[in-house]
Amino acid sequence: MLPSKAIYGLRALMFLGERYEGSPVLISEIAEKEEIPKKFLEAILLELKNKGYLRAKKGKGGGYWLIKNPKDVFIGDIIRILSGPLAPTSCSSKTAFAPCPECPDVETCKIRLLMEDVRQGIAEILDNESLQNLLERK
Amino acid sequence: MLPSKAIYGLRALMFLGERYEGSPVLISEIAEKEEIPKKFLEAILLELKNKGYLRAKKGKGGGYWLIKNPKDVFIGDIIRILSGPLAPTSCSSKTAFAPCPECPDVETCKIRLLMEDVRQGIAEILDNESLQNLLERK
DNA sequence: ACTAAATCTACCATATTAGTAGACTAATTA
DNA sequence: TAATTAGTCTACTAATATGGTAGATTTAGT
Repeated sequence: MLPSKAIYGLRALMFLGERYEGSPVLISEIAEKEEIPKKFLEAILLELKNKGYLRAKKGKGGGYWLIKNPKDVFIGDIIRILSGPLAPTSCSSKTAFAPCPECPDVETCKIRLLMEDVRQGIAEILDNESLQNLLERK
Repeated sequence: MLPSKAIYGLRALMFLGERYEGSPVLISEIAEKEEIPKKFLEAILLELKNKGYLRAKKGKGGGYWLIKNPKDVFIGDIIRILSGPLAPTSCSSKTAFAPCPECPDVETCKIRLLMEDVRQGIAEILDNESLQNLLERK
């Protein structure tokens, strides 16, 4: 299951995406409008800033804003940042491969082959969904 | 990430699948050959028995065996039993729908629409993969 | 200097995961 | 019927992840 952190992060990004190229938005405004615990949101936005998606300004008139075009922000990448690899097992991850501790032999593991199919299915959807696509869904 | 429990369970089922229609297999044999903690495996096999996939016999000559044809055992169902719904969020689950606590309004939530696509992608793979298919992979 | 707003450091409670220990029950066989 | 075998049940436990909170600090604008 996707953790709250990722869901909150996506909601916040959507909020900022709708104000793309507008003025800075307060954490507290996003927190209120999206019903996200403010302190938790702080940490999430900071992480997305450190990964290069947002910028922030302190003091009066400050706040957060999106610095990438919503067309160029992919949901798969956001979820990897906020929740880790998309793959269902570490042995089936492309971006963070590691042999699963549960399997005596990674090479011959058939579960891995199946999970690689699943990972590909997930990635195909999430890596092709831009923030813009998401905002335009209905 | 898929919990160890589900991975162990799948490995054990594969082991029993290869001996389909043979004599009962000891928990301790599966535990040794598949390198699964025995006590943990006990609980997993019991669960699969209670769901109708396995039968067990106590005493000498006892053990566990698969009672469904491997063609009729679907990995999606096994994972649902051992690890819960396949969907990435509760709001996108078909088998266990519940509104996510993170979203003010499920109806209009665009994240849900995306996650429903993901859930469908996952389910399409796992619900069409039988234990037999899995055993025949290479 | 004052105030607004992000940032940093350090916690904390709860739930989940991944087990373990040990008594108990049921079936077989000598 | 007694001993043995093997699954079942109840009750813990340790470690980790999740979902936060509190409060001091830094930076920027007026």
